[in-house]
Amino acid sequence: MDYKNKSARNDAGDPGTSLNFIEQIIQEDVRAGKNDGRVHTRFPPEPNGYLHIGHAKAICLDFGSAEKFGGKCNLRFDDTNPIKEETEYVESIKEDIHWLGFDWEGREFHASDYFDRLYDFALDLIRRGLAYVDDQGSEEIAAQKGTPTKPGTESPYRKRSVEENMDLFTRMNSGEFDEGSRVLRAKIDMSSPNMHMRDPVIYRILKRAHHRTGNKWHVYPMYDFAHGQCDYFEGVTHSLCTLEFEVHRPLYDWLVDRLKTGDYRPRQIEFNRLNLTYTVMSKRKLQELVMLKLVSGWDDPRMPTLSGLRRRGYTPESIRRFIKSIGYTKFEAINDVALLEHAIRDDLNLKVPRVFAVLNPVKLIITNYPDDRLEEMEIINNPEDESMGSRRVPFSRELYIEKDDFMEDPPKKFFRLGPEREVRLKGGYIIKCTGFKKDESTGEVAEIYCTYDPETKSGGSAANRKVKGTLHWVSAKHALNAEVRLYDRLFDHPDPAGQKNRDFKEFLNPDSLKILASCKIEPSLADVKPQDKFQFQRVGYFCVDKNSKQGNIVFNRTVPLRDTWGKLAKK
RNA sequence: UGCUUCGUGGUGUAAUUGGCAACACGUCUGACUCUGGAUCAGAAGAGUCCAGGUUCGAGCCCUGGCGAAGCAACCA
Repeated sequence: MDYKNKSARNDAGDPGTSLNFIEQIIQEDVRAGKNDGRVHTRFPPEPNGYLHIGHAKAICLDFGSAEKFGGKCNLRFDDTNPIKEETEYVESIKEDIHWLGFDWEGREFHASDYFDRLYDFALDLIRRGLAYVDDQGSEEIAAQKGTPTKPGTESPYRKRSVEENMDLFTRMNSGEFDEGSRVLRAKIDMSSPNMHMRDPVIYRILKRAHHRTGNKWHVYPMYDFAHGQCDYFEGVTHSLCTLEFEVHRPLYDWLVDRLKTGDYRPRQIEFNRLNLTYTVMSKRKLQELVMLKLVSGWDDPRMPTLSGLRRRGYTPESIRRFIKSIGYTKFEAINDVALLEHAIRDDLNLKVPRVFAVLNPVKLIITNYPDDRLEEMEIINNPEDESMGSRRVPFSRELYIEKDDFMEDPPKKFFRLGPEREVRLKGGYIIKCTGFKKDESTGEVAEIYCTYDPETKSGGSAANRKVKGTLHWVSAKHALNAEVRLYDRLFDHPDPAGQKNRDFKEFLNPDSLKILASCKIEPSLADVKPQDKFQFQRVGYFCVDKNSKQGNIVFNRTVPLRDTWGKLAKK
């Protein structure tokens, strides 16, 4: 296409001001004065499930491009199939869009708002000899449709009179006929190379209550017969959708052309869907995970749903930034989750306070520290942001540190605690390990003994002495107990859904969730509330779970910190 | 053996009228550090699916191949 080279420069280094290929098209349309230079988009979810990060990509484009050109974006529920749709989903979808940071300014519509006008348009097509009632079943119609490589054959009902078609279609809607017994078809071209133009079904009989129109209708329009027309009714100028609708576009145009009266005409443009490594995105597959209880629900923190990501601790800013960074093209890409993880680390790094939490505790006893002494160490909340201030953390003779931070026989590159080694306790003293005790039955290290150097207190006279490592800690006497859920990628294959002859569930990561029931966290965390976010110093970013309660605190790991030691240790 | 669309470092995106293929993530060094985080400095990594052609010059234009995806719901 020629628009690629025509307009605004796309500066990869500055995605904030650059225009993707769709926005370039919009810009050209505006400059050419099409549709009076208006820009009006829409986000058209079907209310049959929860929004996922793929929808976020569409939302950012629909609302984002409208905003860029001073236009509007409608929210339109594509509710033409009463079998699959429910009010419950309408509410969750609206919540998720708002959470992401977008607003439709009251322009909430439903395809079902237009059922009367759509029906009238169908009658109009019949009158014009452009639609007919077909009495055949779905199998016969499918057989006559041909295949992508073979043309179809015309239905025996194709030449019905206008009067008969009017009569039949009206009676279809009055409930006289059974579901599946008749459909209304557009009369286009059974030998078209485009399957969608071979007399597509535009209305079917469905004797179901619709979540908004109740039992008013017995016929419901198909997607193809609703979408473009709804765009037209709403004054939408640019109807953005994913690549698989490319072949629908001629039908979209055919219908709009027969509906429109003036120069105004909506235009469909397609972009690539979001794919993420180690993730499945299709609604069907996500639903399967939920139904089979392979995850705890639609908002399981491992799910790519917006509710799942939210519960996991992702911020709307991080998701928007991620989406901005991957761009919109016509290439079916598979994006590295590492980029998503980078986006959330980058965001949280600046925003979130650091705290001490020991996930796998082992007791550390400072043998030369008085048993009855208590100090309060002043600890900076976020070295990236002075305005976040500091807090006091109790320090005493018995502490907990991470099991992983001690090795009986440490290798050279291990910069932490081992016999005779020195480390700094972050915000406290430099300590030296003098011994340890093992649990006789398990053989695991049960207690570690050390001495501290009183001169080395943070900010003190000998505080500048360098040691190799710095450990986080909590005071045993003052620590709170917490449950910490360590989430990892749900799948251990980069493309679980794309393996021929293999079911995606074969690639589930058995270690995608590890629950640590007795973690020790610093006492300042006593009153945390769901959605509170922290960096557990040296460990990762964590978010308070929605079911967390005072006295029964639950954290979800959003993402671990980058860990060069972890990589080294694996080698 | 149809129609539509797409092929640029490992991944994704960019490259103005045809002008030294750039940016981000990831990877690897090093510096700094009271987080093995962050930050900073640097490196490796593609010659743009292939073959021709036009041109002083092609990722971009032309021709021909090859490969991949979507399309045969009364789903959206």
